[in-house]
Amino acid sequence: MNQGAGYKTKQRQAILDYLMENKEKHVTAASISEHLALDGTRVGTTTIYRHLDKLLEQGLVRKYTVDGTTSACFQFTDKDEQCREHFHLKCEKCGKLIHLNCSRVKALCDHIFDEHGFEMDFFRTVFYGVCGDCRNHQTEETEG
Amino acid sequence: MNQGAGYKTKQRQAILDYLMENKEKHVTAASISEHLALDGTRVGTTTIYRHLDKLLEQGLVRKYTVDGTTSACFQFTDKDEQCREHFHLKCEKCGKLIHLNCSRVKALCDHIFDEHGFEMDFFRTVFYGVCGDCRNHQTEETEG
DNA sequence: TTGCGTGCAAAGGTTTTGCATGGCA
DNA sequence: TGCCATGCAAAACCTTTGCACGCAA
Repeated sequence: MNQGAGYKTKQRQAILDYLMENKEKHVTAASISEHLALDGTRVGTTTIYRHLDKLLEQGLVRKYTVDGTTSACFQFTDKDEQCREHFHLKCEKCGKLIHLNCSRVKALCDHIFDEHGFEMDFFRTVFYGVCGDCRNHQTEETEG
Repeated sequence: MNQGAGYKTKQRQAILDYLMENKEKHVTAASISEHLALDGTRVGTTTIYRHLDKLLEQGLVRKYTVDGTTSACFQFTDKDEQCREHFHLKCEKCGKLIHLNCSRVKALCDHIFDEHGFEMDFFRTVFYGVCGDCRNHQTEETEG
């Protein structure tokens, strides 16, 4: 019952492993490639994209674009587990992307849905701002 | 008081006019180029991107990415309206931009600042999702 | 053996950069 | 006149496609 998942190759397994190890955040084709290379499993970009496409069709990963980035983001979706609610904070200074798990966020989503009729896509929504590190550095620079 | 808006050129004006005529929806660099050409004002792609960048910095337009499309979307924002004090919800179905005044959202921002050290940028942050109207239409279509 | 999987090379599309020219103030 | 604006050409990216070879079943 592997529903057209295809052959079992080491490339496919490596990609899948990486996605599953990073369920809590999103990754890009480039970051997959990079990480796999470090692990000693070089996988061509083409292959990565092709597998991501298949996984998309099978509903095993989600694809979305994040504002401020140029490449598409992918994230494994465990069908068994309920989707994790987490937000992304993007620092406008250093570009860092923070994956924020916070129950307050879930509460806000519910509120916006109930009171404003808007169903939020919290996977895609990105909060822009300045992270703590950059605020500190900024202060130092201003003083120096 | 044009705060570094630069020279007044017909290209700049044409781009601005087009953006303002289409406040209620988003446009792409390509659609701007195309439309301006039809209006008899050919503007180079480079120039369009450069102006969009400037307008972004000045906070006169917002930039989005829309899933399923490859190019970035832009939308004019009136500065007169108090867009710095409220949040924006972008419907991924119809493209509608909703201006949301809600104390709960501000409370979340405070929380994120206090607990996570992240200072949010109200103006740039956009919540993606599906608006009530589109959810209703979706239901109708599903039913027949 | 069969046919999918793989990856190089190259194409396609969007956005950015270099540079010489053009035009506003 | 001085400096920014413009736009062509080309580069830089991300993603897809063509094609020959490799490998799982």
